[in-house]
Amino acid sequence: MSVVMEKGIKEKFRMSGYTLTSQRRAVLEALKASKGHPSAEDVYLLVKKKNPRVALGTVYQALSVLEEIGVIDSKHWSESPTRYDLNLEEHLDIRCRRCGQVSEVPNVGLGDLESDIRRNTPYEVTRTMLVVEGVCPGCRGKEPAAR
Amino acid sequence: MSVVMEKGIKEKFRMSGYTLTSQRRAVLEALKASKGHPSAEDVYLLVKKKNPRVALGTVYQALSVLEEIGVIDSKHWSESPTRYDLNLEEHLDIRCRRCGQVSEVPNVGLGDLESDIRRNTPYEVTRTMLVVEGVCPGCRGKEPAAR
DNA sequence: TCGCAACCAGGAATGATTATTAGTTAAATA
DNA sequence: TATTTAACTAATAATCATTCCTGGTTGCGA
Ligand SMILES: [Mn+2]
Ligand SMILES: [Mn+2]
Ligand SMILES: [Zn+2]
Ligand SMILES: [Zn+2]
Repeated sequence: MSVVMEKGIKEKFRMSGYTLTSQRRAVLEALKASKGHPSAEDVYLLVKKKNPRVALGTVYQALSVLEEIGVIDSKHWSESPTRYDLNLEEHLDIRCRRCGQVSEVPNVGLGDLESDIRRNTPYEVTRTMLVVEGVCPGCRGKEPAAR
Repeated sequence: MSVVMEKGIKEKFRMSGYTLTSQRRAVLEALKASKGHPSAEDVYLLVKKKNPRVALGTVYQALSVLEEIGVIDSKHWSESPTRYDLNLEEHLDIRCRRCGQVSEVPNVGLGDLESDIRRNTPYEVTRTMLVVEGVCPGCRGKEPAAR
């Protein structure tokens, strides 16, 4: 299975002091395999296929370590569990309110927004993110359903 | 107590078919009294002062009716309960990651972002919102704490 | 090989929110 | 006005995502 783990990832583990355990590796593999924006539950289901003994809590813990050391990112829409992403580039993701699928929206940037904000609030701004929802082509016309 | 309820609000209730009950009125008053961006729990606490018999579930239900008929708005940040707002204008709110306080940021608009997004995704876009976090002036320098 | 610290499985706990249910009010009808 | 009917609400249980806790395991350096 498991393709060689990229150098950068090993490096990030080394720098952080965390160890690259088999569970953490499995979570990363699952993330790759899913080729999308899976939830912790999705990852858990995938990981369990290879190793039925992993616990959901372990997956959460692994995801949080991976995010902490900068190997993955997470995004959150209300009314949906947090989604995880291997794509570390700053980019926009849109979530289908019917089926929950998350897809990337290319060529959209925040432009001057960040600086506009900083100029208009006494807060020290630490995070600015665009949350976008819609209906995916596959769900158009269909009944409102789950997720 | 209770100042005369604005005409527009009564009208929205009339149009919707919902009745303006004392509980719903109390929730609205609490929202006014709080002069901020309270959570359902905050509203509940305020409402209970005047009428200790209201249930938290009733507050949630009242808030959802009020939002449905367009009398209030709600916004959501991850790691925090939903906040409610009497300000129906499109505007930006920033939340302090230390104390949870939410304040408005004037003079910031999405500009061409919406159309940029529509042009770059096959999804039918239904909602675009900016979620901004920071540290408020009061919390600057202090220890990271709660909420 | 021993000892320690990091890890992890399993399960309990938490926090926000929604669902259910049976009783209460209020409007509508006769 | 008495009766019917629908809307509303308190209390409480249930749900969902996520975190916390605990005792057992593992890897590794001394
Ligand atoms: Mn993405
Ligand atoms: Mn506001
Ligand atoms: Zn869809
Ligand atoms: Zn603050």
